This record gives sequence, C-alpha cells and structure tokens, in this order.
Amino acid sequence: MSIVMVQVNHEQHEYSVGISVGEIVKNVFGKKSNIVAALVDGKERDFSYGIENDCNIDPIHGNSNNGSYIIRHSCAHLLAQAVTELYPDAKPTIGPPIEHGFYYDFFMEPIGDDGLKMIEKRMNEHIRKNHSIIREEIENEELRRMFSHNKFKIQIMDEKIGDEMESSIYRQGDFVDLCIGPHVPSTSYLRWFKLTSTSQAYWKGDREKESLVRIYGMCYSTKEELKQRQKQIQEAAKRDHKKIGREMELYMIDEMIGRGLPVWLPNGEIMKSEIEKFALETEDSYGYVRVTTPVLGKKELFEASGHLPHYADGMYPPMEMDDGEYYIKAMNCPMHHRIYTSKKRSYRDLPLRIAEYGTVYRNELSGTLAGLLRVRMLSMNDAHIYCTLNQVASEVEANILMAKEYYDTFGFENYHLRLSLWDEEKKDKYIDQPENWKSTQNYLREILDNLDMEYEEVKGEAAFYGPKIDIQFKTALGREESMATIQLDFAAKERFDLSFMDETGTENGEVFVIHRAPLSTHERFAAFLLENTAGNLPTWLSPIQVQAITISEKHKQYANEVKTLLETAGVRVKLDDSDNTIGKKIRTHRKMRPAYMVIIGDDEQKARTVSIRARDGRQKNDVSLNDFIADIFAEITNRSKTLDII
RNA sequence: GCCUCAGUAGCUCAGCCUGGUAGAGCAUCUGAUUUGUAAUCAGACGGCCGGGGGUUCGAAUCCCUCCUGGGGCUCCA
Repeated sequence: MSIVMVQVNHEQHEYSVGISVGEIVKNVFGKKSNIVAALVDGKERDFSYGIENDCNIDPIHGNSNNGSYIIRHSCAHLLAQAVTELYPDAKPTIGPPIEHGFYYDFFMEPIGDDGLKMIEKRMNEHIRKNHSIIREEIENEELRRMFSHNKFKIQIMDEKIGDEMESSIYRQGDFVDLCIGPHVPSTSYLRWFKLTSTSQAYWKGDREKESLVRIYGMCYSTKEELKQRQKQIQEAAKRDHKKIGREMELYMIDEMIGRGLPVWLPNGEIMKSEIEKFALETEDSYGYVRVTTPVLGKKELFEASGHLPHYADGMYPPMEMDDGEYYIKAMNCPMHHRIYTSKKRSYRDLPLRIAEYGTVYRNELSGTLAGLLRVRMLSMNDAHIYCTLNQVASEVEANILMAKEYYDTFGFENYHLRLSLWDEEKKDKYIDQPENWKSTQNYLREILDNLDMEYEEVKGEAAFYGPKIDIQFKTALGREESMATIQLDFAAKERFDLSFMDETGTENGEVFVIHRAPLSTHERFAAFLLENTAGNLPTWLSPIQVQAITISEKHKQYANEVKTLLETAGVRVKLDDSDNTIGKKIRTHRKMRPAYMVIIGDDEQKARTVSIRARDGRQKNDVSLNDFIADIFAEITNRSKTLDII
C-alpha cells in the first residue's frame, strides 16, 4: 500500500493514499474541532477530497473569514433546497455568501413573512436529518442536461464554464446545485442560521432583466457568534439616528413638505451650525475662500459640465422659463468653474480653493430614501481646488490631513481609505478618455503610496469625471459608507476652458480640479455622528449644554441668575423651575441629552455654588459658580471630545 | 420605480386572527403638593383607527387601491 506524507500544523503524518481530508482532520484535531474544510497546498478543499500525493494541509475553522464564507455558501444551498421543495416552480439562480450571511436569488412568485418562516422551518428539518453534502464532477453535456429546466444556470455555465470543460455539482438529499465549492461536509454544520428578509433583485442587477426574489439570511459556525450578531443588530437599533433625532428634536421629515427633504429643527440647526463653524475655521486656516452660488442654473451650464450626458438620472427634470431651460443643481462644481473663469488667473493665484456651504438637490429614487442617510436635499461642506498637476499631490495630502483632523476632533477612529477607480467596461458611466483615466489613477495611487497609509482599490466607484480617494466608515451595523471624498477631475479644464498665465507668460490650460467634501453632507454626517455617539454629543455640539433644575420654588431666583450668567458666557442653557420633583425632572430632561444638568437647592443658593450631574451620571457637588462657568467655557472652546469638567 | 413588512391620541403600544362602533402608559392642561439626583397624587383634554373605494344590517378589524414609513434592490457557480 502506498503512503503519502502529509504535513499538518507543522507536523508530518503518514497516511495511505486516497485518504480524505475529513479523515485527516478528524485524526489530527478530533471530532469537535469546528473545522469545516481545509487548504490543501493552498487550495480550498472539501472534507471528501482524496489525498493522492504528499502535501500540506491547513485547516479552515468555521469562525475564520474563509470558514464562515464556506458555511454561509453551504447555507445558501440549504435555503435553495428548502425553497425548491416548497415552491417546485422556483428556479434558483445565484446564491453567494456575504458579510454576516448569505443570500440566494430565485426566479419565483414573491413570498411574504409566512413563506420565510416556512422555509426556515424546512431548512431546520434538513439540518436535523444531517444530509451529507456530496461533490460530483460532471462532464459538460450531462451537466447541461441536468439543468436544462433552469435557463439561469445554463447562462451561468455559458459564461463561466463554456462548452468544453466539465464542472462540479453538490448534492444534499434530493437537491442538486451547480457549484464549484467547497462546502461543509453535511447539513448539521449549518445549525446557527436565521433567515432575515426578502427583497427583490434583478437578474444580473439589470432592471431590464427578470425580477428575482432575493432571500437573505445570516449564518455562523457557533451559537455565540449568531447571538452576538443579533445583539449587535439590537444595539444598532438603539443608536438609530431616526429615533435619536426625534427624541432630541433635531430634524423632521414632513409628508406635506416632501419625502427625502429633511427639515432642521432648532436643536438640529445648532448642531449643524456648530459643525459648519468648525469647518469654516479649519478651512480658513487651510487657505480657502468662500462663495455662494444659486440653486438653479441654465441647461447650457450642466451640458458643459457633463452632468446632463452622464448624471441626468440624478437631477430633477428641467424647468421651462421664458429665457430657456433651467435645472436645480446636483453639484456646485460647474458654478465654481464659472467663478474661476470669470477673470484671468495667474500662476500666482494657484492653488485657488473655492469653498461653499450650500444645498444641492439630487433625484434619488423614492424607495431608497432613509432618514438622514439618503435624502434629496444635501447640505454640503463643498470646495473645489484649482491647481497645476505639480500641486495636486500636496493638495490631496493636505485634504487627507484635514479630514484626519476633523475625525480626531469628533473622535472617529473606525475608517480607512479607498482608491475608487473607473470601470472601462461601463462607457456611458464615465468620460471616455482612457489615457487620462490611467494617468490620474496612477497619480493618486502614487500619492497614497508615498503617504504610507493603508488603502484598498475598488473598480467602478469613480466619479464620472475622474478617480477619487474616499474615506470609508463602518456603521454600527457593520456596513460601509463613504464619509469623505477627494476627487481628481481631469475633464473640467477642457469643458470649461480653465487656464492660467504661467511664469513664462504663456496661457497654460493644464488646470486640475480637486473636488472634496471631508465632512460628507450634513445629513449623512449627522446620522453617523448620532449613531456613533448614541446622541451623547460632546459639549460643544450639544444643542442644550446645561439643563438647570431647581429643587423647590424657593430657588427660582438664584437659578435664573445662574442661567443668565451661563448665557452671558455663551453657554446654551435651559432652566426647569417647574414644581415637579427633582427625580422627575432629571428623568424628563435625559431624553434631550444635555451635556450637564446642574441642581440648584438650598445649599447651592447659600454658597453660590451648583451641583453638577454629567450625562453619564457622574456627579460633583458644591462647585463654585465661577469655576463651573470657567470650566465649561473652556471645554466648549477647546471642542473637547469628552465631558471632563467633573 | 420594484419587492417586502408596517401605519390606531403628540410619543410608545393593546385591540384586528374570530366584524358589534376605541383602550393603556407617557406627554399636554388644571388643581393639590415644595420636593436633594432615573416617574408625587387627582382630574381634564386629546382619535375620520393614514386617505379613498368595496363587502356587510354593521368595518380599526375582511377585500381593493392610493399615500407615508421601515428593510431590501452593492457582494455573481
């Protein structure tokens, strides 16, 4: 009998030829190892894979990245098994693993919640039966015969396999799916799953093609991971900016005003203008100038900018006026370009940094609107930098630095850089100048490399006029969102005839434009800030910085004096001198999340002090009024991240 | 826009399955109370049960439709 030498965990083992990966894993790691598959000489293999030669085996654990994807992929198959049994006409299409779970798209009639429950029940039955998941290699013709009733699978074969090659299927019970694998050995590995939702998707993501039913689920290798994820979802719900926004009276969305059109209420306006003030100061120090441009502009403007050919879907339909067609702006850049060309520019003017705090309007599909996260009116901390190619690197660097300064002040840490590239396949989405795309992309890549910062590259995420560097954040639910963007525009110079007089006295047309918005839009930024802080804003951002509370009506006069003194120092303060009990007042005002409550009673009145209660419950009594005012004033002007005057 | 779930008092929700004509707590207002760190007591006010249509003797409840909100429509054997 022949022998193979297999290295597992840096140890050599001898086995007879043909032994399966599963047997080796059981032999080395025991039965309860939470191992779901293995890397055999670097390739992912099922437990059933037979070892014919000497090799290296690395186990894949169910809670590792690869392992959880294998489990989720298998769970998607299990879902398809249940669905095809319960709905015999349903045609499975694709079912990949995703972060936290999986989905599977079926060509079938839509199902509701009851259907989802039924499917989940059926999946659990199959888990209890513990079907083996068996891989089979099938030659092409046979494969096509097996799936002849499912045109989607046939199309997948056409695209991925062709006519020649054979491929693999996976079988569990009576269910068979076309799949390259690998998968877990049997259905009992899939115990910790939960179906979460259904939605509609299009075949190949194309609206013109068949509408499919997408079923989402989550799946983990252990009960603990599943529970933890469910807890995370619960926690995120508590931090929902829509709930916090309502409690703190920050903004509202009114049916009659319109969907996706948030209205900033007095408290929200305070927060928003504090952010603006901060940005204004920061940009001043970085050499920006400020302008205001109109909300409307003529059709010719947006044709020149390329918005109408490339971005018409995102804009509102034109308005017919007596002197032509006008559009509501979706971006500020074309107007800023016209400011640039309004006079002859010298090389001494560059870089010219034009900033604007204004609103732009984008026509998002009604179904995508969500609280402040996706809106139709966006308040932007927008700016455009006009510079030469030589200046691009330092301007981009300065912007990354500026963004870091902002996030530092707000206490955000969970972000990374993304280099967003064009997709040469999608000609209508991007300006068709391949040479410019390639050179500017390389240019940005070089800048990032020189900065020595980690980044990922993603294709198809560029703006229509150029590549960009995005700063990506993770939400409480673990989803990624763009916060900041720094875009390099190589198209504007031609479209708007941008030029300057250079050192040699010749007209130079090589003007690059950097579009940048480090604080996203106010709407998205506020949503993120509220989620991140659970509404517990630092003092300088708190709409109510101090909530004063009297103990009895005897203290009204002194309390009013405290209030006036705080107001004089520029502190936002409210006083509750109603005849409710103090416990009641504290409970009531907590909802508004003031940074501090100050309690005013006999002792305080006598000694001209206050008792301070921070939002987190920490407390300090008998603080002299003057000290308190000085301390909170400092905390506000320093834009302190934490409440630390106690 | 499409799929799905939901909409009852300012807020949070019960009632709906099985049709008989609307409820609670909080908030608000009025009294009483004058309080020392997460709900003092009592009373009052408050609803076209999202809009419209249908079925029925009778609809918050069943059916249709529209509106609004949540989730999804990026992850490709």
